Amino acid sequence: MTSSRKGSITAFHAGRDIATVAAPRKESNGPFRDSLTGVAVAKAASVSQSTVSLVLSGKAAGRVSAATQALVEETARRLGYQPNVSAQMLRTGMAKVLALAVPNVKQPYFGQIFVAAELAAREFEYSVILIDTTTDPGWAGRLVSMLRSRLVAGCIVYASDGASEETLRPARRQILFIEAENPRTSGIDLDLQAGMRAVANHFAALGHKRIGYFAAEYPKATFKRRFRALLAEFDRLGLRHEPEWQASASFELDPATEAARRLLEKSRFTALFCDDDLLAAAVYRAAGQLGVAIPGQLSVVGFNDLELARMLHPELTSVAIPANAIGAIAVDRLLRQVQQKRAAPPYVAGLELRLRASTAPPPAG
Amino acid sequence: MTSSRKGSITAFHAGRDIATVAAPRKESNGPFRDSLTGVAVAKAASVSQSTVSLVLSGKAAGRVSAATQALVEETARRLGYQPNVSAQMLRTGMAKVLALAVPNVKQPYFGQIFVAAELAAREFEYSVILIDTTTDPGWAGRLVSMLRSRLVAGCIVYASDGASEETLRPARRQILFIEAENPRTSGIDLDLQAGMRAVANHFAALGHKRIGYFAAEYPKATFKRRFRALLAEFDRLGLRHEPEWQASASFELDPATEAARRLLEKSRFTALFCDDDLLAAAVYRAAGQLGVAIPGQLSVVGFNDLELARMLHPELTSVAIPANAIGAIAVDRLLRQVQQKRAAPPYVAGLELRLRASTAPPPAG
DNA sequence: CTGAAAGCGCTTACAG
DNA sequence: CTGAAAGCGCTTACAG
Repeated sequence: MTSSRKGSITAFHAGRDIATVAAPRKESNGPFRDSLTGVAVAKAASVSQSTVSLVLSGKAAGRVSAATQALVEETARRLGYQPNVSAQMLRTGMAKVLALAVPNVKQPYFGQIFVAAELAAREFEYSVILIDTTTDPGWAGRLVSMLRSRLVAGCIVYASDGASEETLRPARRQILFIEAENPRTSGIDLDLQAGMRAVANHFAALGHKRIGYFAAEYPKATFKRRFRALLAEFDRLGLRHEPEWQASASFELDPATEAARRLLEKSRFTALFCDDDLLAAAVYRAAGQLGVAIPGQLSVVGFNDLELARMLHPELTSVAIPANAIGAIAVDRLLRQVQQKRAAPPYVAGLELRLRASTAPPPAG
Repeated sequence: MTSSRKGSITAFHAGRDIATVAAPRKESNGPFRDSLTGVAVAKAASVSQSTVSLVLSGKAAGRVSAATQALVEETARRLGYQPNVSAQMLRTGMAKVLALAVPNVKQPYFGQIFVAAELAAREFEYSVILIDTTTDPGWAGRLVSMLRSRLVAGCIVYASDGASEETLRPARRQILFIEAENPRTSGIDLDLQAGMRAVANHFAALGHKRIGYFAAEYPKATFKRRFRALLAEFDRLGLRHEPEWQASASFELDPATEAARRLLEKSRFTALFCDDDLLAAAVYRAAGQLGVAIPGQLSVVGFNDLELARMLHPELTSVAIPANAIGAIAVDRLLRQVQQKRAAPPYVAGLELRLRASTAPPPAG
């Protein structure tokens, strides 16, 4: 029975193991057993609890005299009073907490998104919790629970797949999607077309005619779209593209290097686009193993413009995503959406191709 | 007045801007205005609210008949009931949320720590929020507020400095420190001595006599200790060390590269230890600019063993930290500490020197 | 085995 | 301008 509950009830449900130990005894209610309540402050200041609440929540203007306000504030400060957030939440029905669900917290790109979101959220006195969708298979269900149980007011979901979008449907009003599987679901998307146009134009301008594609092996729509967008640009430029110039790999370095090596061994292309800078790093390793010179024999372009791009040698030309703007805009839109109960029109983030030393004209001949 | 409050009251306090919009009107209490309560389930199942609570919190054994339990569970599932966490928290006095405060969420190492902690916390049905101590100057005060206001049951603080340790003192029972400024404060520490011994022995075995030190320019005790530990090992081995073989830099790539370049230009050493792999990456860049061959003319060792270490060319020899174990142990100890109100003896994590291609014997002559 | 009732600490009409 | 009171949705003795 316990196990059957684990699926249906949120992860925050009480009553197991350690939770039992933590359960309050009559005389205590947690580590701060002598924790201050609003009544205590009221008593100390000789006012009512209502007055304390009004003053400390900033709703006292024109309702409480300046003298009383000062007294209450001073008393609260002196005693070190902090309102109990659970009680506030219970009363107001809303936690000031947002969630951010990303495919992989370890990837620096998502770290950037998180920091930007957290910064924006803090302005509204919200905080942000992180969900790693890779390490947590039941994340979508848990997220719906958290939303339902009011633990979290809303969530930003980065790069969802079709299945989780389905699970998340009942809570979609509290969710802002970025680069969703279904483009109409996305509240924020990347201007992949423009980004890929810049890539294709850059390759073409250098004189490349045969351009390979090293794809990410993840079931995320964004990668499929990148591929289609680049192919469309090739068509536009009259460049042909062969399936054998393609390979795919996960972001794990060794398998990715192996895949890159196989691709380079049969390579008849002079330039290679990679779905992610991490894949480009694998290409560098493979090229090193095979003695293929970058950019002399092979031009490489990455995606994301991680700091890594400039740590590689030669420094990597890459498509930059405005992570800071995306994080901030996401929070802004999510908050509006949760409160006004209607979504704003989707936002399309521009991409910028940052030219560095990994691209050059194709080898002569 | 509002601004004075911002300092003293937690970031989760209600009553500003958007919060006002979000405040409940009489007939609604949040986005799920028709959200289910325990009474609704009780009514639907024709039992009392007590019974519902008992069953769904897994405390029904021997108190509620199997039939009633089944009925309640079925009804709750059918209705999609999720207990309101705020009410649970208010009642039990404890949120099942932990915080993890790290210097920089963007650094992959801290991403690893986070994922490990989140995984361990989930086993106890806790969740983890992240605090970036770099982007949030008032983090220590805010953390104390969060602890005080019961939003968070406990916190793991990675690499605190002296000032914040002071601010955090009142809440120290709910905090587990990793690599703290004050070593007696640390619940988890690294075995820097053994790690540095391995580094020194490795250099010495290769025949290096002049070994430089590229230090992190952060006010964290861990870096000072790394330095002292390595110097002690040099002494033990009878190797001398000159101040001019030292430099320091932040983790920002361009300034770090610049600092590395200046160090290499006046270099009279044949090997270089770096406080972090990110600094080693900067050394690689500088070496590339100056035409210094690694490892032919200069051996390099990093610290952390990020995935980056294997993306650099040649692959970087680095001191690995057991991030997964540290994250998991930290959660375990924190939970014990919060509940049993006494700390376990400190845990010392072992380090492992991973040998790769960036170290070799010094150049002849 | 089950239910009625108290109470966690707040916020907010409402009455003065 | 201030206070008494209701109630948010739970959990948990306590009484049957």
